[in-house]
Amino acid sequence: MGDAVSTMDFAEPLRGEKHLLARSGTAERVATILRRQITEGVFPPGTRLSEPAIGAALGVSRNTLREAFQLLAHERLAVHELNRGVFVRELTAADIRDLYQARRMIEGAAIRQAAEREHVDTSALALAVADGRSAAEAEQWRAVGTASMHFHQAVADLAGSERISATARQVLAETRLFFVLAEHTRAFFEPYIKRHQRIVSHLDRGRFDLAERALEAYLRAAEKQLLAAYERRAGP
Amino acid sequence: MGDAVSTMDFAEPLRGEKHLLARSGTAERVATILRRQITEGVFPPGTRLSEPAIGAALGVSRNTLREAFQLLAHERLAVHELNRGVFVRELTAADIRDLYQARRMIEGAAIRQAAEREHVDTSALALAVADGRSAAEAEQWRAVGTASMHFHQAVADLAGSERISATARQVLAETRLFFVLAEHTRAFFEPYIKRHQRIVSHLDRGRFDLAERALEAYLRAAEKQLLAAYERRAGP
DNA sequence: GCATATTTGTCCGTATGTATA
DNA sequence: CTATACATACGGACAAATATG
Repeated sequence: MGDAVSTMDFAEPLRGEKHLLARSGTAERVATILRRQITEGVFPPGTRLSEPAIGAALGVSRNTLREAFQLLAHERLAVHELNRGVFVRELTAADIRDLYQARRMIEGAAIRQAAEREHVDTSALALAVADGRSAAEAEQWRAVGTASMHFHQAVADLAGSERISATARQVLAETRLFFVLAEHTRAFFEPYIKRHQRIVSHLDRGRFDLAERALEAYLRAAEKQLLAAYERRAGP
Repeated sequence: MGDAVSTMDFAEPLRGEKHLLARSGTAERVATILRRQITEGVFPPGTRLSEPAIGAALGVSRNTLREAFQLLAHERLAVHELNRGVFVRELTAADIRDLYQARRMIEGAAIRQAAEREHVDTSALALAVADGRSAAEAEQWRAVGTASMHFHQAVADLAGSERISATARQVLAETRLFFVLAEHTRAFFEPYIKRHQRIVSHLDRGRFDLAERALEAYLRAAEKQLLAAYERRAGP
């Protein structure tokens, strides 16, 4: 299991850190690497993230590594068990339901909040949709998933609240844990892109009620599909 | 600045104690102490939490201390500036507005969620109200504030979502930063207790619409009052 | 069930880079 | 500009907890 670690690649451009959480450079960089390994399924759920092994593979000290682990634990991508170590989060069906309920509440509330303003900027939404579409053309399914995350982040951002955006970021990061379950096929992703477009179009026409309803239906469908995939994998 | 640290009191020994239920490590215990110092105003906003000073005062190493700082930073009670250190969060009027908007969205959504269930358990709410009332009798204003936090946490818990509860916990912890601004008088707290009661009574009667409206009005009033106190303190 | 090896939790010393008086 | 203080990061150490044979 150590060889998975050794294939890590350090030259990773860190994504745009907009939020004020200026973290210590190395720990954050290590966390970014591990985050990716986790969401790509290199470290499957339940895997222990060993301090000696990963520390050696990445060439960082245990102190720094532990800081990185703490970041992942806060994002709920990992769980910390005292005197036992840090493990990649294991997901349950209840987690899926809870996650999607939280998303319906947050994103729904964001749209309702947006409805109370006169002008709403949907450019971030449109950008995410465009990204998703071109990624689908290129059959880059992982990029499609990322674009979808950006779409939902943009929805939450409509609330205009830094804290709601931060919460959404947290919940969406957790959603990435389920990407391993997703079938990476056109048939799987195509419907979602269409639903994205429809929501944006509702918003552009000022029909926030329709947008909210479409979003809720969308999230319920996604939850159902993910639960099915989960049952299929985990077995009865 | 340093003398504030020296006044810390060690109600519980940090080391050498083997609690069976001590699920948390030293870092968490340190964070608990600092959290209290911050919310009680011992460390005013903007204060730098110096690693050497606090580490020496509490008798923990910098490694452990840094982990504790990270916890506080994640709770937004402190901010971490790269290569500069950790500071007690400084609040702006915009922060107050953002915080209360987030609370309106989250707690409002929680009530709406509760409305979709047939039976809603309001015992936690009632308990918090009772606690607040008896604390007010005893003129323990800080305890009144704590009871109020419990009340709002219980409201968020109505959503029945672990993640929404966690988000609320985070936001409410941040709200404690404003406790320093509150006038610790009966006139200040009494109206809130009455509002709490009214919300519970709406919920018990199944009038979720009224409860949600009352909650929103409550939060807007609190925001307004806090903004006024902030302006008074910070000056123009 | 026990002895051993591994791993975590915590502390210390130190070198380097960064910010500030 | 220099000096100082501090944060960042590393490596080593040891006890306690856990896992292994």
